[in-house]
Amino acid sequence: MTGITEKQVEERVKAFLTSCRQQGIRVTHQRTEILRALAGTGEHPDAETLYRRVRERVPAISLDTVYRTLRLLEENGAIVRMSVMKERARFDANTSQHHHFVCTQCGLVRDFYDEAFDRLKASPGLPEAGLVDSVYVELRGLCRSCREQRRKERRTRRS
Amino acid sequence: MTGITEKQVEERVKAFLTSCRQQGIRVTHQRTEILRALAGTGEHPDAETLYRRVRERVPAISLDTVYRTLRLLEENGAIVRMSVMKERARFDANTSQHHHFVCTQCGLVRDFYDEAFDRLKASPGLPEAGLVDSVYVELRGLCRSCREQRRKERRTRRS
DNA sequence: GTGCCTGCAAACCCTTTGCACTTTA
DNA sequence: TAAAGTGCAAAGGGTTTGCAGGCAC
Repeated sequence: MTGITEKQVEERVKAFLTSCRQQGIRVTHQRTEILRALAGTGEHPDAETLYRRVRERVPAISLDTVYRTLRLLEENGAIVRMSVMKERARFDANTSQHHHFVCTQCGLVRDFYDEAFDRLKASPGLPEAGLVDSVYVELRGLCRSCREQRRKERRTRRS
Repeated sequence: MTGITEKQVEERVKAFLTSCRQQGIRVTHQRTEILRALAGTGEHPDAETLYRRVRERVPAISLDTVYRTLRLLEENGAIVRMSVMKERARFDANTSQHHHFVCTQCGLVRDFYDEAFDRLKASPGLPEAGLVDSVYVELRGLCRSCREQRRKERRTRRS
């Protein structure tokens, strides 16, 4: 159902363990099992769900270890967090169909309209998971001022 | 800068007030000002930011009224919340470029790949807000099981 | 005047943190 | 064995809620 084979899971786990050892991060039973649980599912679980699942294999694990490990894995690039907007809720009075440019540095959000994007209803890569009602496109990058700032920093560091 | 005129703001405010009265929801100073503050900006603020801004006009307003009003406005369709994923953080061990189908009912998320989507770097509708690094497409709709359930409900209600 | 709405404060939930103990390397 | 990682419990930060008084209708 998820399309992930046992072998792929083990590959991901092994890759992470290798990258840990390279960075001097210790490999623990807990970390291995948390990654294994996440790599083995396609359902994008939250910390609590993972916790319950990992506890079957590591009964003494605590929820905060799951949180800590998820952060570690994220910082290591071994996993990704869904939605760039990890902060508090943000609101938009523009209720018409539109898309966003999001600055990954400062969180700036800019609305834009694009009828071609609106029409992207179907995708050959999408298995028939359900009926698509709407399309939301998020273009991610650096806004002008963050780009400018980064340029300055590079210049400073170089000198 | 935001491209929203004073007139458009007042139109949105008026439309909301009308819809409130139609539904028997009371129009208060606080609600009007919160909507006006949100409708007048393109920066997708959070509750706290709106609170600070509205307090300039309504000094005695409280933060919880802002939260309550935002929920009311959202339920009324007068505003939208950024990111469908309003719940807790969810993680994905799939770090390669991919997109999501998201069920707006149950929150199911299904990965899919689409190289055409990956390449949607530019949009004629996007003002030069910044440089785009990556594209994320979210197809929103009802997953199969939610669609099935809704069909059943309709059948029941009709009989 | 009636009932919804507000402000206040306390509760709530998810997530993070401080500390002493355990484990990895 | 030294340092990093864990479990526990308590704190944090954003958001929600119960209640008494206030305001729209």
